[in-house]
Amino acid sequence: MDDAEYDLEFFRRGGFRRSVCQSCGSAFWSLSERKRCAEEPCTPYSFVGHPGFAKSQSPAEMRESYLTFFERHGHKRVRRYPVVARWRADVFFVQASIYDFQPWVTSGEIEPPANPLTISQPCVRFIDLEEVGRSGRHFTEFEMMAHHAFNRPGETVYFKERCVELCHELFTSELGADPKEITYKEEVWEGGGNLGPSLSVGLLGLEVATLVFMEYTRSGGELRPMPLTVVDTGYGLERATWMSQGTGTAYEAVFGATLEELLDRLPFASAVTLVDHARALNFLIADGVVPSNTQEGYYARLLLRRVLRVLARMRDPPTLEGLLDRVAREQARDFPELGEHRDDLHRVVEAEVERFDEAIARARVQIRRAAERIESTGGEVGTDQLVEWYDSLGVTPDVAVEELAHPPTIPEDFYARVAARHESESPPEAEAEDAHRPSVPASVPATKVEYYTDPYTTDFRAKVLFSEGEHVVLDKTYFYPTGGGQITDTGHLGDLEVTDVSRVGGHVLHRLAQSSPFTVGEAVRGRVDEPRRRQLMQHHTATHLLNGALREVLGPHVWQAGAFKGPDSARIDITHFRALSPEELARVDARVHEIIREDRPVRSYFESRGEAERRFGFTLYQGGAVPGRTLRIVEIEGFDVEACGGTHCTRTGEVGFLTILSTERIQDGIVRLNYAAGERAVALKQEQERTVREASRRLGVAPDHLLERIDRLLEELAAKQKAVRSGRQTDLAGLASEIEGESVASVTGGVRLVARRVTLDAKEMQELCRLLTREPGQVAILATEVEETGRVIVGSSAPGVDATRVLAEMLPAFGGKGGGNRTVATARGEPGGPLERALDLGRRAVTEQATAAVGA
RNA sequence: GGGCACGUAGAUCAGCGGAAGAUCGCUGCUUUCGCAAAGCAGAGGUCGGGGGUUCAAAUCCCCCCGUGUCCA
Repeated sequence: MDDAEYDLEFFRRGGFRRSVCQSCGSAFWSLSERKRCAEEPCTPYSFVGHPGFAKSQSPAEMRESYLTFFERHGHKRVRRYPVVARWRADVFFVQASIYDFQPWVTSGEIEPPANPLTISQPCVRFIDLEEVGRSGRHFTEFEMMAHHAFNRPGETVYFKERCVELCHELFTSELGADPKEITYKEEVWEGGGNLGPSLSVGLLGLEVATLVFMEYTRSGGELRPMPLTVVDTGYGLERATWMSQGTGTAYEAVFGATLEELLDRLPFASAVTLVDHARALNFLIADGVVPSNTQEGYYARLLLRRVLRVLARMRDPPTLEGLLDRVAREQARDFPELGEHRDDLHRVVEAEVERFDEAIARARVQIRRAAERIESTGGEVGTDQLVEWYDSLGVTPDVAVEELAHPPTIPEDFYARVAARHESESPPEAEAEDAHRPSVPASVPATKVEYYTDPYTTDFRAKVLFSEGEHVVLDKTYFYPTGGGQITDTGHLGDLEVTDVSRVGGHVLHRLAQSSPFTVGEAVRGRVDEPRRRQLMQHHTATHLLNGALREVLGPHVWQAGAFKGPDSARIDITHFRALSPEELARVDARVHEIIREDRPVRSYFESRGEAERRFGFTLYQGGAVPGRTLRIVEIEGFDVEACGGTHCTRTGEVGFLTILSTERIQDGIVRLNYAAGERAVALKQEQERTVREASRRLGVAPDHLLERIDRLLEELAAKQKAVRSGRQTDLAGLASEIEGESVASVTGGVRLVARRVTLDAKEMQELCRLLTREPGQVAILATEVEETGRVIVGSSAPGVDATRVLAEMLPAFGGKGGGNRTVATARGEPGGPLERALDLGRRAVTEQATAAVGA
């Protein structure tokens, strides 16, 4: 990055000088003559015991100081976003305040909620999990205070100069830091394909802020200016509070009473871990994360289990729920939403604790058995084995060694070894973009979307604005493009079939079944497939009905984790910690139909994002956060409100009827419901009823006796099968005694031999062989032919006769391949192989062996 | 989304190429006024599903389904 990028008027006018840190080699700006930048490790912490700010402040006071400072300087305060970044596919959690505005705002696609704005955004980071409690400054959940400005070309709000000026004024005149102790270290920030210069703000050893100026896009090796430049700042609330108090670590400054209560029963790092993880868990669960074994749920599980492990080693431990509640009471002063729905959170946590206990109990048994196996064969349990157990059973090494008689020492780098096991894994593949769509020139005006203003009109006239290949853009359309889990409308433009509709930027692209004959400016008639659309609307409104009812019945931890609305059926995935019981399903079903019968109005309207969030909260974003300064709100009066771009019925009565077809746990923590609504539901119901009636007719019973009848038939069937099996057993036993009575030849040494052909299948032949050699001193050679292929079995209970050796003598005669052990051997031959000759050879072999045995 | 482990009797698991087992539970009998307990006898298995290799597969290989766990 060019030095000029950092050469600010503000620095020059203010008398700052540029130096190079003798320790880290970075250039930095400061008002004093100094050799090193004011950041650790170049400068050690010097504010501990000597606070760097004028006034000691609590986190709440510090947050308020910060936000009001920026409000006074023209910024609008914005409410926090959820810590779960549901509007982005690339990350699970909000790890910085700018995440709230990526990618929609930073790409210029939508307006920011305010410009410039200030926010204190709770963030969650797992990369430094091991540092929590140790470093004195790392947190799993922390607040990033920030002021952001988004500059469109020709509409600059502010950029570097004003940003640094505000920052400097905040630290000096507002918070009272000594201007001479502040250094602005030059750095380069890069992320998500964008980059720009940044300044790291150091004070008395601590990095107190980072000022990032997103300016360029990297494409290939070249840097190009971004269409929208962004001021992205980050001020750690916890660090600022720490700086103001000068405590030994940031934890004491932030955690307060809860931490102190734990300290007399736990080492410092463990106590910090408990409070830290509890704070993060309260945010995660309140924002709709249900612990699970995949995705964001896994991180909630990870934290929860870490807490449980600490609690397990604690004298007189509080319950997990108790700990979470204690911490939540403090958090709720700043975030009242964390104080709500505690009962629901308890149920979520309780289910998870049960799972953990089960997993560990199961694992302990397995470890004990495995250890016994290893040690009984003279081996020893090594550290690799401990890693293996942690990886596959989830048992930490300290717990694993409790099950071992001769435990190995647990290596210091245990978790590094675990990580090493996962290193060779391939990174996830990037999804292929749909390359078939043409790019519509920006000069084409945006399509006016009419399906929102009137979801019932399906026949309309419009003007062609763009036509290329199979794709057509109109000046307005009633065709709904795929989105929000609702699939595309189909229909006709003129006489041509519309097979797919998609939205690209402001344009709605209609894809035709063939090349578009339309010319720009031409008027066309559009007809949306009306029954299909009506069905999609019924399914979409039904989805909201179900979601609302599920949240009522199961609790507010339920979030929509995905949804699909097709013309024939629909499905919704929800976060929930166990499979739904039939009773729960019945209650959900009953509640949905209650709302349908009440025929409540379903209102769809646009509202500003801020206003909508204020009125309804972040549960609006059930389908993931949606772009736009205004949100489209779908409100089922007094029941359910969601930000949703779909087409909906205008009264719940239009949904008519809903039937839940099936439920399944698609993964730990996520339950899927498949259902149908409206006309389709009626059709399915009729089909089911027909099936029941037909089943009744075929079985000749009334429908209400159907189940009894089926049970009886199954019982009878099982009895019959059993009778057949035991009948065959008796037959074989009979055959065996028959054979023994007729064709036993005594050979030398008291060995009794049976050698003959039979007509049995392989299994039966084996069984007969077993019966014929039950008594000691017997040899049986049986041969059969299946589709002209000979099968031979030799059984021997005579000590001197080896079944495999007998068989080996016989093999050449019928081209057989086979083998076995001393007591039983089997073989299959070539098609047409002479079995009689083989039997002769078998008899001779038995005689020879028996004779030899007597001789010996 | 990926790695690893695990699916055998109602439950917990053993067996890991040559005739499906143990313990608990269940049923019956013996004993007891009765219960518990003990002893004896017995029922209960498509060895998760589907392909393949082999003379022979619960066992080896592949695919799928389910469960657990670690990691992103």
